[in-house]
Amino acid sequence: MRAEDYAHHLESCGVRPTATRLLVFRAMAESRHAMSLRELDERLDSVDRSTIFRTLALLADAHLLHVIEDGSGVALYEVCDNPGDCHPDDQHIHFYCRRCQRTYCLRSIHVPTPALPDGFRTEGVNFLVKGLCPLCSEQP
Amino acid sequence: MRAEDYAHHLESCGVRPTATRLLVFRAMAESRHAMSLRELDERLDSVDRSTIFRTLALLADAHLLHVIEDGSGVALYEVCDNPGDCHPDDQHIHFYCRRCQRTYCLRSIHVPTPALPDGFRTEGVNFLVKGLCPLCSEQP
DNA sequence: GTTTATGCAAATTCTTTGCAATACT
DNA sequence: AGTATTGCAAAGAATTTGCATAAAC
Repeated sequence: MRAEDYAHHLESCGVRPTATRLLVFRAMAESRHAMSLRELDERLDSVDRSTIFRTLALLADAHLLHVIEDGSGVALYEVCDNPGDCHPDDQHIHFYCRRCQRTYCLRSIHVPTPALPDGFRTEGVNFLVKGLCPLCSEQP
Repeated sequence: MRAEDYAHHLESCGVRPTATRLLVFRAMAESRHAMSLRELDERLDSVDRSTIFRTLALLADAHLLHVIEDGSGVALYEVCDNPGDCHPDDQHIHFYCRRCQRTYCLRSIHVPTPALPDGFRTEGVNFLVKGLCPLCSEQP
């Protein structure tokens, strides 16, 4: 995606594309993995952490990002593949390795959509598998 | 389950059944929903919060409890239906209502077990669905 | 000029640990 | 005695908010 396209992308979801927001969203979009607030803050020297925090909340509300939890207690953020239309089916599973504490995006495995009892309305899903990753399960 | 049975239950998983641990486990077992550390602490006046914290970690390690995350940032604990043998298939889905911020245990819906790429070893799963619960989706 | 965003600093909340005292074997 | 457990207090880490300044419209 080209630089100016990011601006249109945000606008199409009702978010004003300020310079700061474009920086944040671009960093997210160009990252190949889900990022925490801390990680994003370390990468973006020019933006304050609280601003990044508020920006992430805003982008998540606008369905441009979704939030995942890897079991370590910190929230991770990731750009939606289908922004504004974030079906459970479009989301993939995440794997958290308890040894190296890395979170893997298993993009090839989609989250199944369970049928819920009457009255429950699904807006998002978070499917996390925990265990040992290939690298760590080799080691003793 | 009768009182003395709790003791045997802990022992069978290699946990010494102290008075404190029985109090904690019993409170968990008798609760109909998953509880946070804070909630447990408020209910158990006689036990210090740090002790509860360590006890929960111990019980979780012994596969007597499992930890779930509801997206609110705090960990919830819940007794395993099949202690010591907590297969993904045995676990159910949780539903977090963004309006009333309650976490529902949907015990009737089991977590599907996805086939992971080679090398990944599954030890646990956490499948959370977010949205609006029946009570909150009625209100405007 | 009014509204919206941002930076800075600090408050809040939850988790986690050190250490001394207690209980258990 | 010696190990394991608990309470108290405090440290650590992450999230969240208040408010003044700066930017956008």
